[in-house]
Amino acid sequence: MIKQTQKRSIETRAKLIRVAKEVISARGYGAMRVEEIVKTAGVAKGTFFAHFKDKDALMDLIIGGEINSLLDDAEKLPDPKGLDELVLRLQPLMNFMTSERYVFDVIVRHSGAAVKEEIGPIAQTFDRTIEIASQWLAKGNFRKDVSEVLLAEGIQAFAVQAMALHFCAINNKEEMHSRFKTYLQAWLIPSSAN
Amino acid sequence: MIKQTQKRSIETRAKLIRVAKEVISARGYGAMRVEEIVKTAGVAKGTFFAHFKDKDALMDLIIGGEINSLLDDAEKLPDPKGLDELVLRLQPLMNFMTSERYVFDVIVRHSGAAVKEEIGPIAQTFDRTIEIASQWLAKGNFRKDVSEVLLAEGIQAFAVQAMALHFCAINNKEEMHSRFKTYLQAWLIPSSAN
DNA sequence: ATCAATAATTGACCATGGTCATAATTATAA
DNA sequence: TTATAATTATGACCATGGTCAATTATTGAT
Repeated sequence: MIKQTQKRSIETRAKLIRVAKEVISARGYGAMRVEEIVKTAGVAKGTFFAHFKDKDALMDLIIGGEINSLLDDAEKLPDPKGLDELVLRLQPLMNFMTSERYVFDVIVRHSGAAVKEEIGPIAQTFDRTIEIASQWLAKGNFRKDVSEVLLAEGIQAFAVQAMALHFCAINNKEEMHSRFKTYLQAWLIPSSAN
Repeated sequence: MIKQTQKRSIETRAKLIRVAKEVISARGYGAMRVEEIVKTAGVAKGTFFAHFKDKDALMDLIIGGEINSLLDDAEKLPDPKGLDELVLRLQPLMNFMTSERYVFDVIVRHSGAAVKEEIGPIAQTFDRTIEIASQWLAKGNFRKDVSEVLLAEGIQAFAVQAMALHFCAINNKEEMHSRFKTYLQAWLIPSSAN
């Protein structure tokens, strides 16, 4: 019987991820270069691709981890009562996702998994967000004529829309969040603007 | 006085676009290579980048043109009366946008312009879609508690969501359109599922 | 301890988009 | 027509992600 993955391999993989995180926190996601990672980690280029399908796969992992950590934070806070609190809960998430154009692009690219079997970290966080949001919706004062899951999917769609528009022209974060709130008001409390 | 752009330049540009369209219709968008374009067109590589900022810029142009042509078709048809017709009008558009994963990625990347002054072809078609859709909405039996433009923006958000999910797992076009309709039902006729 | 099988690593090499100093062409003025 | 300035085109070169046959390390069995 042979151990499937050796300790050496696990260490190498961990080192690559650690170095990548260091480089990213120093210079940002968009500036991450595979060459730099392998050079700093002291391994050959091919080793990188033996551990990750491509550069995007590592990004998926690291960005997915960051999103999960932000979702943890959001879950620790009390459930949002109304619209304002709901928007507030999602604010750190959206700020991170729009911290760099490159980050947003990676997220959008991975928001839908290629195939069900290999659903990636970012795609999983999208599922998790739906779950969390639908539980919030069930407890708050929001429309009840459609399922919470459908509403949560809408929240996601509007969040993506607001974030995409954020990269236009001279929009600032403030504008992004207020636009998002406008969308959600019409989506979650349809009679409120009657 | 000196003419700003010479005839030669216009011809070269036109040739590059024509060749690119030929290559695309033969092998698809994702298979387009700059090398092949310049070789077939009989110009140097540098010439390509003298005419287009990068490969994406040419894609923006060609895909934007295609979308515009599909919007022309949609406008020729009678205004949609209800939800089903609305979904039907947008169907060719969404089919094209999801014809290739690469096409969808390019579209999403360009759906928001980098800066207002240099709003690209695809971003323009997004504006145009909002205009067309909001006019449809004004004439049809849809909710009137929020502005047509806001509703149209929502349609776009849900379309993107439905298209993104289309690339997951084994979803087919049929599923994408029915999911889109479900979203729009809740968005445009909020009381209908009461 | 040695061997065979499997896992992990290596680095030369490739694919492809993009740059830029230089050369060639074109248009205007004298 | 010739000189000059502006525009356009060139292709060697670079940056960077990704591949793969060959090499090295690890493991279980004897």
